[in-house]
Amino acid sequence: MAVVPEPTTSRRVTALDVAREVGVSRATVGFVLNNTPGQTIPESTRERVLRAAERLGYRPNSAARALASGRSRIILLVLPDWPVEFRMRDYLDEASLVLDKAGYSLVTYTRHPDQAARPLWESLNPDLVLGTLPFSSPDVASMLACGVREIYPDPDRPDLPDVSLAFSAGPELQVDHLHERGHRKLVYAAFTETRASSLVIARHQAASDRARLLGLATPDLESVDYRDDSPDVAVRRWLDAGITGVVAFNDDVAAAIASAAVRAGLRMPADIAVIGHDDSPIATMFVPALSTIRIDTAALGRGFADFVLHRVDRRPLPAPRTSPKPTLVRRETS
Amino acid sequence: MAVVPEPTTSRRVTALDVAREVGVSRATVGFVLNNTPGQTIPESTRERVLRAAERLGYRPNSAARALASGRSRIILLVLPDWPVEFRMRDYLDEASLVLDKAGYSLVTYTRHPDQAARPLWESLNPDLVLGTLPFSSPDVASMLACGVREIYPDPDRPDLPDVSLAFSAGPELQVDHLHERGHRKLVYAAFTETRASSLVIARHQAASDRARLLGLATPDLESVDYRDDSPDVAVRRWLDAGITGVVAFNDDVAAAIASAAVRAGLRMPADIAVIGHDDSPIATMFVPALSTIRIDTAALGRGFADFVLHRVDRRPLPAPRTSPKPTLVRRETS
DNA sequence: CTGAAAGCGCTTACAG
DNA sequence: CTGAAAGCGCTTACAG
Repeated sequence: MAVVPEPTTSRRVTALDVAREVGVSRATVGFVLNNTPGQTIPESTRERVLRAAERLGYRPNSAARALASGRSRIILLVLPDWPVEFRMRDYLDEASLVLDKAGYSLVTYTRHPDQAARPLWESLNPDLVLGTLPFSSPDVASMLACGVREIYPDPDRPDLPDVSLAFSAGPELQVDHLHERGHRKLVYAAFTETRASSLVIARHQAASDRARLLGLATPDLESVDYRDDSPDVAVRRWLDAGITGVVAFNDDVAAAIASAAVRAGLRMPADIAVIGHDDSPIATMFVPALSTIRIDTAALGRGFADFVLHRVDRRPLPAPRTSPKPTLVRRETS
Repeated sequence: MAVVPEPTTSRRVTALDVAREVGVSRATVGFVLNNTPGQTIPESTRERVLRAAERLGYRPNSAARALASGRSRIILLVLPDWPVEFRMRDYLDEASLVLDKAGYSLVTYTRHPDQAARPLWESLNPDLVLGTLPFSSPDVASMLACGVREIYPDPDRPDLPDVSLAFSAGPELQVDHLHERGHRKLVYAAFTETRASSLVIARHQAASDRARLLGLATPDLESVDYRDDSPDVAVRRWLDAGITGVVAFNDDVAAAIASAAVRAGLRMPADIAVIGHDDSPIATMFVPALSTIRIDTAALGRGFADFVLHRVDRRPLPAPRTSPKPTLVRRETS
């Protein structure tokens, strides 16, 4: 267990303290602690430095390190304004872990809705800023002025791979399942507030491609708002149009649709089938329980971290990884 | 709109650049940009500095500032591992805004479940770390070693006010409402994973105090897990014990209970009444729609920010603020 | 009213 | 193999 060093003098332990303790120079301490390549430190010295640092409870001052090296080793992920995926937590946990091993810290951040507060990249000096949507040009200018050297998505390099949760296997599985259950006319449903998000667009696209492959009509992207009667209106309209299968962007959307179906006295899946995405708590709590897709968020998080390390450390991207396979969780609405 | 300065040389603009542009010293630039008290800068100089900084797109290097001043102006809020309140977003948005005006940035952070990654306070050097639960002593030691000067909750100062979302008016309103509807035996329900959290304990306490005041028996704190049949078991047991009113920690818990009630063929509120807390989306989507409590999270967020500024800047705490009043949203389960 | 200068704690060529 | 030294871009007493 860590012992608080010298509780009387609250001065922080610096590399100089460690150097003096061991009897080497400040630079040598830095070399062993940072594993600086190209330096050949005798094993005994290395050992003594490591032990002294441990004993004194030395923690490098990250501000000093950032100032001297020009790199903060902070990765900033800007999250969208709307409620984020239920599974995002696992995803970020896993990504943090991989990045941490490489010496980077992942900070997530949701901007104030009316952008009133200064953006976090001004006070954090991150090496890389990632967003789920392209940044506005004032934002990009602000990042550049703050010394951010890597921005993603990069307006100048639209070719970069997408590393969000927008992988296509989930939507494909949703469509496959409804098709298999005999549904021929489908619709893709999202919430109004998120319908323009890249994630919704990407998933709808994947579902559409799959439908076409199966010889079905392209499912329209329709948006509803759970706070008004738009789900009820939509369900009625869909039934009139002969649509019997609803591919929902996530479980919350599925719940809003299923909710309207219950209120309309419809039976699921006999009258209408609904399938969500993410396997979040609401899917099991809802009555009837919602069919959904479970995805391997941890694997996706690792993929995200690999991408980040590629950008900041020029590490090679791991071989075209086989996307983790999502699994169908069939419950009562399909 | 910001103009990216000198796109050819990617060197960042520094205070020295601004000083040279205006023809003053580097120190003067700092004085006007920081509004340093005790310095009397002629209005004309001030104007010129401000304009030059704007024109050149100057952003102070936060690492250099932190190193020189010994303060990072970063506030780190450590969030619990379990899914956080739906309303937390508004709360944090508002708090960020207030803190930003005072020159501080709020960073939120959820630790990796198995604490495998280095904690974020090591790379951020925050001035203040706040948690929703007391920190372990290794954590506290680590923060101290990293130069964190303020920690909350503070093991040495247990007298400090609670600034979390644990204010008592919500639970009181829940109890009042069920009492008014004729329920005499109540239970307090939470999810198993969060039952030990300070927020659950505080809200249960508030509900208990209120029940006692009304002459009711103290509601037990019972925990359920939506992933198994524990809600079904609990509901049956409660009915056998003559309990007809369920005070749920939040709307998710309320949904899990209501879900079990529907499966058991019970009618709400005739057989059993359930009231949630937070007015989250699930409360309106669930069938039947859940009664709940709506709280003024923005006001709470401001209170949080005031508390933070009291700690880091020694600002006086605003007068004992009258807690914002929560409102009852009665729907179909009570 | 303003500037010269020391110092924050690191990293990183560069010399030995 | 190791150390002396410059420098990162600020803040902050201190002198004028």
